[in-house]
Amino acid sequence: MTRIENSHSRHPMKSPPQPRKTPRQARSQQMVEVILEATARVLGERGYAGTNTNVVAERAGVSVGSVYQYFPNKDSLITALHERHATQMYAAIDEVLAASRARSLRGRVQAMVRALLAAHAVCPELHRVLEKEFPFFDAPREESAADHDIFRRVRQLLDEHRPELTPRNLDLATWVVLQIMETLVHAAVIEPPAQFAPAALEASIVDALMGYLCGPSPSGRQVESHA
Amino acid sequence: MTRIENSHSRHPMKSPPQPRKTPRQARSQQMVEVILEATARVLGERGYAGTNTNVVAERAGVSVGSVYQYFPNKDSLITALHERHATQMYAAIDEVLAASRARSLRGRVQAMVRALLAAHAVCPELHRVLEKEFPFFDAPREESAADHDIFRRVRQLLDEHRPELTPRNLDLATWVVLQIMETLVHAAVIEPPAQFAPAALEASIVDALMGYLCGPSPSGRQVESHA
Amino acid sequence: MTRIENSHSRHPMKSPPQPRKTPRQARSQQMVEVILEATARVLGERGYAGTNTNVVAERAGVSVGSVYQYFPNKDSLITALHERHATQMYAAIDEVLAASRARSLRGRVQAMVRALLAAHAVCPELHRVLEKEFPFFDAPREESAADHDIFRRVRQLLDEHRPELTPRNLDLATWVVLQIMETLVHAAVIEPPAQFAPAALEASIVDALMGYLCGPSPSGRQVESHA
Amino acid sequence: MTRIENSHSRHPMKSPPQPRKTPRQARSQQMVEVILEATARVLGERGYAGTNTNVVAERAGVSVGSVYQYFPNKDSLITALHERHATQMYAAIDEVLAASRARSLRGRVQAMVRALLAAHAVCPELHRVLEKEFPFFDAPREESAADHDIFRRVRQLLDEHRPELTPRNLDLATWVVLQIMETLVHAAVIEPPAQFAPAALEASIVDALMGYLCGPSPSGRQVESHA
DNA sequence: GATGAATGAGATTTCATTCAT
DNA sequence: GATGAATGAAATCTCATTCAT
Repeated sequence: MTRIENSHSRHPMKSPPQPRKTPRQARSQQMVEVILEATARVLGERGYAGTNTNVVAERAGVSVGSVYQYFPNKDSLITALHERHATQMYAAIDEVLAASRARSLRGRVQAMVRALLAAHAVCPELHRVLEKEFPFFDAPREESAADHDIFRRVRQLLDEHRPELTPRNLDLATWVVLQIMETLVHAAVIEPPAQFAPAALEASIVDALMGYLCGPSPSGRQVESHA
Repeated sequence: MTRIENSHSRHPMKSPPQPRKTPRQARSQQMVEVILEATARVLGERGYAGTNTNVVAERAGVSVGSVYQYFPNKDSLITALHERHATQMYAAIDEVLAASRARSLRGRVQAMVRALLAAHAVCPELHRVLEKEFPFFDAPREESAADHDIFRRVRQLLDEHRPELTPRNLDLATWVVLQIMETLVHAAVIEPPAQFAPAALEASIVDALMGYLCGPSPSGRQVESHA
Repeated sequence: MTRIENSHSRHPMKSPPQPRKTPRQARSQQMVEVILEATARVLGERGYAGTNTNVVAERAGVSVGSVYQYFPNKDSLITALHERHATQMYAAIDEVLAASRARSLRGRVQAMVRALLAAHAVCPELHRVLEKEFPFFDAPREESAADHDIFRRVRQLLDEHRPELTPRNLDLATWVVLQIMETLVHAAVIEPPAQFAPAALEASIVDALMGYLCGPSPSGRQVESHA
Repeated sequence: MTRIENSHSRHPMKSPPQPRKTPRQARSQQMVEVILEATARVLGERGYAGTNTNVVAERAGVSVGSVYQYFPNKDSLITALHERHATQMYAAIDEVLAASRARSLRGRVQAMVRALLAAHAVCPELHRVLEKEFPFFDAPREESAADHDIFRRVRQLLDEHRPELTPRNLDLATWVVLQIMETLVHAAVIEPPAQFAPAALEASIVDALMGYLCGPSPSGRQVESHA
């Protein structure tokens, strides 16, 4: 996890059972963190096109060489950032859902939306870039571990409330829920139409999700459509 | 003089004594069209990072100079493409909504979703890039005329069906509807989870929209929530 | 003179003895004038590096093609401008020297300096570029007819006052006088050290010229130097 | 860190335990020097218009990137070259004036002129371009530190010989002297009218300067003239 | 003759990546 | 491991010139 792609880590057997945190590991970890933080800032401020490894290194107070010590190339920086973000979001979602096990579906959905809004409010610029300009270039796509975790966790939530739900296909429903939640949260934070109050936006997101999950069922269930 | 604007000139030289005028206009118009078409193809095949003015020019069978005769810089190509896309989508939405005036809200929403899915199915690669990698850098954001047209048109649809709707704030509702529709249509076309049938995806999109628009919505009114 | 390098002028025998000024010739002449005027303005405002034929054409309210109708290439524009300037300066010098035939050498020199200062005061920016950035690139140099005229005229002035002069070699003296006069006039007009009054600058130029022409003679005459 | 400044590092690694420091500095310094030298050669051979960063880099045996590592853009190369030239001229002037303190004004002026002629004789082509084609575009003008040094040094010379001088305003006189000396030296080296012997040219320059400085000057005082 | 759209060689500049120290 | 100077392929953009209308 410290090194992103190709790892060279070889401990020069000094002290046998390192006391606190293995100095080397720790420094590496910290370096990665610093670089990622700088990437986030630069990306947030200048967009993908305006981001380059030299600037990132400078911002991180580190040499370009060091960036390449931990990241094989420029795109891996962004991939790592995305992964980190997804991991954080997963943590937030998991925590909130675990803590609200006793509440209603609406209550839990709302808690989740609120947590995500809060998490994204920190540096909206970055998330805008991260979500909208995520490099499709050559990236294998869709193999983010954290993304899968999120999927599983939300899918589990739906499972726990299956009786209340209109949609029958829970995989599909999870996918729809995640798409809606993600867009609306980002849109609410990033391009918040000035005239809408934050609370109104949050409520709308919850309404949209609940409307889909528990709405009337004229079609949705049967896979066939009626043109 | 014909820079960047794109109007679909259709003067199939019927009447012989044509008012002698458009020859210049037409040439320019056509050049813009050719360049934009090439940009679309290249963008679809190589992504934003892989697209450059030389390739676009080559693809268009035109010299780089000509590209710069009509577009001040690389980004303006993409902006123009985005605008063209929005214009086309507006046309599609407007047509379908006008033609379905007699139908139910669900029927009209479904028609709209179907039209958009069809329009995006043409070259999904391009739309993937266009919607996801759209470069914001420093763009003024949100000043697309066609985007506003779309907003107005959908807002009008909601107006026409106001009695059936749960949301009270129609501006907010229009915004939510557009966000949901856009993401789901794109996601359905671009990263269609293999296991879901197209018809099921379409139905889900309609369900999501209708769920939001006509759902029970116990929160919709009161802006405050019960955390 | 109408066309700078390669002339195509062929009168399509319409009216035999054209009444006033031969319309064609006149139009050409005027075109050349307009283009040269535009070149002067652009050159003055943007310097040599910032000047290009397209801008010149636009400024002249003429098409690029027309520029190339009268000037074989970009540099010829500047050469022509230089020649025009030299011609004007020759005219000014000649007039003033002819009119002051009765006066003292100092009087005539002063009249000449004053005339040149006045002529250059019109658009100093242009002259700065014209004199300082004159394209040496490939220009044959030193074959300006007007420059030779000026040389001859000043040489004649010195001839007329030979008895009063310290320098023996009048060709050399003419060369020195022209160099000094040119630099100081330009410097006075272009980079006038704010603290010096125009009149003081004029006086200094005259003093410098007269000092050289009528100064003491410890060396100047004998070509050998005493290191 | 070593960008553009040029100081003539002469640490011929004598002492072994060198304070370990300059290695980097020295490399940079040397690179700047190499690039500037190449620029000078190219400029001298091909003129401003014919000079481009690729050629400069190639000539310097360095990559274009390296040129841009030390110079922000093409023009800065020329500006730096100009500055270097001015610095060298200042050094030459200062040395000669210091060494001739005991001599007469004429002797010192002559020494100065001779030194400048010698300095410019090295590569006249370069100086031609440097002085005549120096790009002003938008340059702040007149802010060369070395130019100011030269002014001060010559002004001091005049101060030291004040009693012998005709001009009263020594700032103005310094300005005039520098203008005359500069033009004539350049002209003598660059466009030396074939018929004039170098010695005659040198003598004429000295005569011109001395004529101005010690001439009779019936006007010098009264600013108003008698047109 | 006049026009100006089109051309494309070439100039400027950037930036991911390497590698000697 | 860390550094950052050096690299140079490649991208963006300019502009003198041509030529069909």
